[in-house]
Formats: sequence, C-alpha cells, structure tokens
Amino acid sequence: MKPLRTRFAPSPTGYLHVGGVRTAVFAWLLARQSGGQFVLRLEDTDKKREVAGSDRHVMESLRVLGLDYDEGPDIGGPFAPYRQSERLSIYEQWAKKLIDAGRAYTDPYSAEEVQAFREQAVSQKRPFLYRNHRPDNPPVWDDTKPLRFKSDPKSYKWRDAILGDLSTGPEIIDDFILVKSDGYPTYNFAHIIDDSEMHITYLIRGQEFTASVPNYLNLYEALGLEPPVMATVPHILAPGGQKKLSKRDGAKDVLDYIRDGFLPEALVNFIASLGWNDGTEQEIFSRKELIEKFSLGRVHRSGAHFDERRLLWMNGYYIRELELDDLYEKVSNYWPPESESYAEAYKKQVLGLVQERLKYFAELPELTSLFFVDLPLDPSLITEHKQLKKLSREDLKILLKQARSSLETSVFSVADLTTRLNELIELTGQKPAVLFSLIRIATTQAAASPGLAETLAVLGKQRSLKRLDRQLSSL
RNA sequence: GGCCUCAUCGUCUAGCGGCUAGGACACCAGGUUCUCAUCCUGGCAACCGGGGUUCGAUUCCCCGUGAGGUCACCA
Repeated sequence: MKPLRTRFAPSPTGYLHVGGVRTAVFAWLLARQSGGQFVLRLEDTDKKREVAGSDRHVMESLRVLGLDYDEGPDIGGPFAPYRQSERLSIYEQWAKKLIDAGRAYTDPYSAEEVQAFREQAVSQKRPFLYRNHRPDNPPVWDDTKPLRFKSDPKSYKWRDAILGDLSTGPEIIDDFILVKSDGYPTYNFAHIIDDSEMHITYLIRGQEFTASVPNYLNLYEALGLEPPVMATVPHILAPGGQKKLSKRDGAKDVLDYIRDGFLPEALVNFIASLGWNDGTEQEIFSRKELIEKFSLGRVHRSGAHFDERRLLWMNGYYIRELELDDLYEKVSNYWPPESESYAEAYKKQVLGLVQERLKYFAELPELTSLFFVDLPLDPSLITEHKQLKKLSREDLKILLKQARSSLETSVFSVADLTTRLNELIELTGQKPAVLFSLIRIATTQAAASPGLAETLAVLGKQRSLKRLDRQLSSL
C-alpha cells in the first residue's frame, strides 16, 4: 500500500485564519494517524496578489499550532522545490507534452475578446464555455499568449471522501488556461502536476474547488496521471450569515489568537471539532486523541458557523486544566507592567486565584492588576451597590472600623481570615452580602475579584489595612 | 440563469426506520457564607415544507423552498 501523503498548499497572499487552517488541520491529522507525510507547498503563481512575508507568516502559523510538516519550502524534501515559482521548468515540460499530444493550444484572443464572449453568454443566460470559441488554427505557443487545455468533454462520476458520490455531465468541461501569458501556470494546472510529482494521495480542500474537479479529471486523463483521493471540506461560515468566513468578515489571523493567549491545543481542538466529531458526546480531544480518532468519513457535509464564544469556553477549559507551574510559564509575557518588581512566588499565588476565570492570557492584566497596584478609589462601587447604597456613611465607617480592628490582629492566612470574617458577621450582625462586599470593595476597588479571604491573604496584611484606611478616610 | 452541493435547538452537533429527538456552547433560574468565575442542579430551545415508500419516518425516494459553491490569464 502506498504511504498516505497529504498537503497544505496555501498561496502566500496574507495570513491564515480559522477557516484556512482547518484544511491544514484535517490534512495533518490524516497524515499523522496513518504514519504518512504532511507536505507544505506554497502556491505563489499570482505575483500580483502575493503579499511579502506572508510565506514566513504561514509557516510560523503552522509551527505554533503544532502542525508540523515533513516537507516544505524552508526544510526541503525529496520533491523540492516546494514553491511553485521555483518549479516553472517542470510545468513547461508537462505543457510541451500536452502540446505535442495535441491536447493544448495557444489562446489567440486578447483578454478583452474573451471577455466579450463571456458577456455574450451571460446576456443570453447561458454558462460561458471557451471551447465554443476554440480557434481552428491556433498560433504556435510562444510564451506571450495563454496556453489552453484542449478538453475532451464527457460525463464524470467520482467519489469524494467527504461528500460521497458525485457526478456531472459534459457541459461543464471546458478549455481552461494552463499557462498564463506571464509564463506562470494557473492553479488548475500547477496543482495537478505538483500533487502528482509529490505523490500526494489525499487531496483535502475547500468546496470552492468541487465544481472544477471534472475539469481536473479530464486533465489527469490527458496527462496520463492518476488523481489522488479527493476530499471536499465544507466552508466555515461567518458568525452572522451564510457566507464563507473571510478576512472581510474580520476573520482573525490565527497568530492573533496565539498572541491573545489562546492555547494551540485548544485552537486545534476547536477547529477540528468544527464539522467533525467522533460520534460520541466527547467535546475535548487531546492532540493524541484527535490523531487516533479523526476520520474524513465523519466530517460534516454542510458548512459550520464559527462561534468564538465556544472557542472562548474551550480555551478557558484548557487553561483550568493546566498545572499552575505550567500556566505560569505560559503567561510570562502577559503580566501587567506593575507586576515587574514582584517575586515569582507572589505572582504564582495571584495566578492561582485567577486561573479559573482566565479565558485567554491577554485578560491577565485586568484580572490581576489589583494585586500589584492600588486601583483608584471608585465611589460608585458603594453608591451603586444594591445593598451598600442603603447604608449611611456613618454605618459604613463603623463597619469598616470594626473590620479593620479585627483584621489588625490576624495572621492573614486564609484559615485565620475566614475565622475573623465569620466572627465579624456575628459581631456586626450584618449579612455577608453587606459586610464582605464592603471589605472586598475597600481592599480591591474592583467590580469583581477572587474570594475575599483568598484575596486578602495574597494581598497581605500591610496592603490590606492600608486600603481599608484609604477607603475609611474617603467616607 | 446552467451545473454541483447542502438542510436537527440561536451556535457546534448525536441520530444512520420505532428514542419522552441526546450532548456541548450561549442564555435563564437556584445552590456553593460577598462580587466575578469555577463547580453542581434545573430550565428554555430543533428535525425547512409537501408528497410518497412503509405497520411506522428526523432517518429512504421525489418535488418544492432556502442556503452555499462555481461558470477568472485568483487560488
């Protein structure tokens, strides 16, 4: 049996978003589960659309997501080069073969003339077929005009690994362009040559290509090449509508998610789960489990909406599952600047308190700054508190003074603080909702914070009392 | 418009002739001595429509409807 080989073949025209990465994830999973190879090939045949540096960007994206490739532009491999712009002579050889076999010819028309044919067809509400205008005596190909495939219209039936049995009639087979007038091959030509030369056995790509598959099959026949297994992955849809997720909809660069502190494992789990599941109720899959359980046969045939809230939940789940030391290492670049002078042990304590509410690392500053710096007094925390706003200024002062004198003698362990706080409840006769809220607000000046005893214990005695005093003097 | 594809809660999905149509996210309510979060419990919420086939259709078939893709010297 031939080894299973898949590829991811983006054009370097920008960044990779969740939709684009999904085909890479599926191709990678397939290769890894079978012990095959995953190949990265850059389809840089459109020099006008190319974005400088995006080749590095794409490779970096795959690297940080852990989608390691076995062969690629930067690491080479047995079928190098892996950049189409460096393979022009290969396409030229195959083009000559087709010309010699009478299966390719020069397109004598200008772009404007072809466009006129096209508009004529459109105005008659008919699909445009270039082959209806196939020239009788095309000129010899000289690299200044496009080279077209001389198709052999016929019906096709084929099996798609995801969509199942597909078929089309001869009316969609046409003479498409193989080589553009600038000398670069079209995708339609180059990918077929490359997939064949690179021994790709499974071809996973988005549904925008399904309509062209019969034309590809026609070309495979003319070239005498065996097509790989085709697998059509439905699009990931933008949140609101029914359209394919795109950069125009604000689809984020996957590297931006990484920068915001999304875990690669969560991202891959989330992306793989969009349109795929293993038939059980399992939601969280480790990388290893994904590799074991993934199958093209269980990929959905319809598009799936991208819902960032689900990604947020999943990332939070992965964060909560991390060991504290591991999490501490991962968030090292996300601390607020005020934390700089604090010791590792203190920061770890703080991190332990916020771990369960952290959805992504970039939230760390807003969740933890109260532990490093005295936040400005916010009177509205009291005046708009549904319980506290009923109390007079004097009552608040009395409560805070009682709290202060009790905490003054505490050793500020969580256990001791808990005891003191309980004693204060009895002493003051106040409900926790009143007393604890007041102390919490006084010592944090934050709308939300971790549990009171835990927060005070981490803040420490000196800072806690200082903040109580500050609140007191403001009343 | 031609051709191709798709169709279960708001979202991601399970289901492959017989189920009170299950789970997850989100949302709502309650509990966890305070907030936020976590966690637990409960709740809301779906088979696009119409015909068939069948004892019985979410499931199979047909026709609609809706959505998407494609018809580039872009990939």
